[in-house]
Amino acid sequence: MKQQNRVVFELRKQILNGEIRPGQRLAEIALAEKFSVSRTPVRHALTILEQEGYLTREDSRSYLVRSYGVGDITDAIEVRGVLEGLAARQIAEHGISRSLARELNACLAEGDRLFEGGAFAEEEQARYFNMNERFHGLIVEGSGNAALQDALKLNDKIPFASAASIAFRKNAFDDNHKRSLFAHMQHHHVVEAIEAGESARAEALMKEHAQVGKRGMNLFGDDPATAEKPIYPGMKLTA
Amino acid sequence: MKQQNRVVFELRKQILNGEIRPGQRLAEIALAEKFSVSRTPVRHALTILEQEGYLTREDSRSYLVRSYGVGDITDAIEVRGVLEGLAARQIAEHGISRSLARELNACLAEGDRLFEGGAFAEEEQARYFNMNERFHGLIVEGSGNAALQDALKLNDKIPFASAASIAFRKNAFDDNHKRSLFAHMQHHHVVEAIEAGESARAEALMKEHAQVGKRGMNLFGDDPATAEKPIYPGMKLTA
DNA sequence: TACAATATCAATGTATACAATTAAATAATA
DNA sequence: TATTATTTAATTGTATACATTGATATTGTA
Repeated sequence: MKQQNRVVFELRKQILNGEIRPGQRLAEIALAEKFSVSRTPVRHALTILEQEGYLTREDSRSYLVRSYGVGDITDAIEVRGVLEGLAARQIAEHGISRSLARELNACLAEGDRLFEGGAFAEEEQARYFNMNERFHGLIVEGSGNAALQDALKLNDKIPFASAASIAFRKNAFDDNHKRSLFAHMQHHHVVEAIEAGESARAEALMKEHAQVGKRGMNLFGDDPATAEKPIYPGMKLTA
Repeated sequence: MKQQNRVVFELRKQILNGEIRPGQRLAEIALAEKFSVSRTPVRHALTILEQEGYLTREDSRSYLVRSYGVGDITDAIEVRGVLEGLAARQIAEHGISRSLARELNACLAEGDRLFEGGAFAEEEQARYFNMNERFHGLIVEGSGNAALQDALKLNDKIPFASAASIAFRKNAFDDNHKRSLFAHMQHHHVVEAIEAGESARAEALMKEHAQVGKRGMNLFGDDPATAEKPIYPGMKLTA
């Protein structure tokens, strides 16, 4: 793999892990030594991560790791909601294609099969995870709205806000199954509305569907102190 | 100014102007010679413009200028609509601050004064343009939603989709005045809803407000053939 | 001591040489 | 002639030297 891509991935990972802390200053030379590359691929990585929103530059000199609070994540989920809602609406408005309908229903059928049994084993979780990602991808791409896709791609860069990272948390084991089932039922209703051409309903349902992401992380914990506590990407959200 | 910034601006301008055509391939060396700089700032500019959505790379080698159709622009306006709608809703939900209320009402008052007279002269158009930009900026920043701001910043990069470029078209002179007045009244209603804490209404009004952007460009022309004709950024939209 | 000017240092910006990769063109064979 | 190998050219990826700029430290003076 090209060095510059490796540095981008590695840096992004370390920021998400919290190995590199929010507010920390990133200097080219130090990073170059750290990754055993020249400054060139490092510079490339820094410009990209700035565009992606991971980094900011105060004084147009030296990059800083941007810090997220809990509010930033719920905000990102709201953004995801309105965007995916728009996607669902536009599909309904333009009329769903036969192939898209087929693929969406395939997702629903696979989910139905998964939920025939009881609680999820490891492998079933993975299957559901993939199906969920495919479902959301189909909606977003199916809208044919490039600006929407760009905006969501950017939003997904924000930790914990993507549909993927929402599907499951490591903890809250059995709760995951109930929540997934509920989310899957929402999928059914969304497709139903889209196929019926009920665009406003499709938008509202899809918008609401994003809210399960908030429940996915324990942001509604009993301790109100955690509500505004700054979090580091990668830090355990469930106490 | 730093070379790399100059190249970014210049390239973006030329793409918008249509001097550089959609689909065209951009090679580093050629651009470096064109702008009389080395490949380094050119590479920097290319990575940024790719992130901004101006360029794509098919084979992970060589950049292509992305082409927009009319549909892409109306889609971007829809995106702007749901995002600014969300911003208005969140301000209403969190409760508007006194300072934000003051600044928004200042915009409204300035608009009121402008519309006391008749049609706009050159200077009044500029004043309205600035006020409109300020108004939208206040809503978006006032939401305090960083993800939303990021998404909109990206969306604004798309030609003709930003609030600024929507305010006026060079042609359709007197029509501009009527449309601006209508838009200004919408501003009033949005602020009214926000101050009343009517979040759902604020969202709906702000979302609808974006639709004036579609009317701003003659996309609803009588000629249906233009509806799907590919356009080049910078090409005259009003026949 | 306090302040200002200068000098030193460190970091980023730029240019360029070299390496690696991919596309193109030519040659060779069936 | 068509198709495959091989070579050539062109383009991007990487490293590094040099230039420039902003920050820090030091020195000189009031």
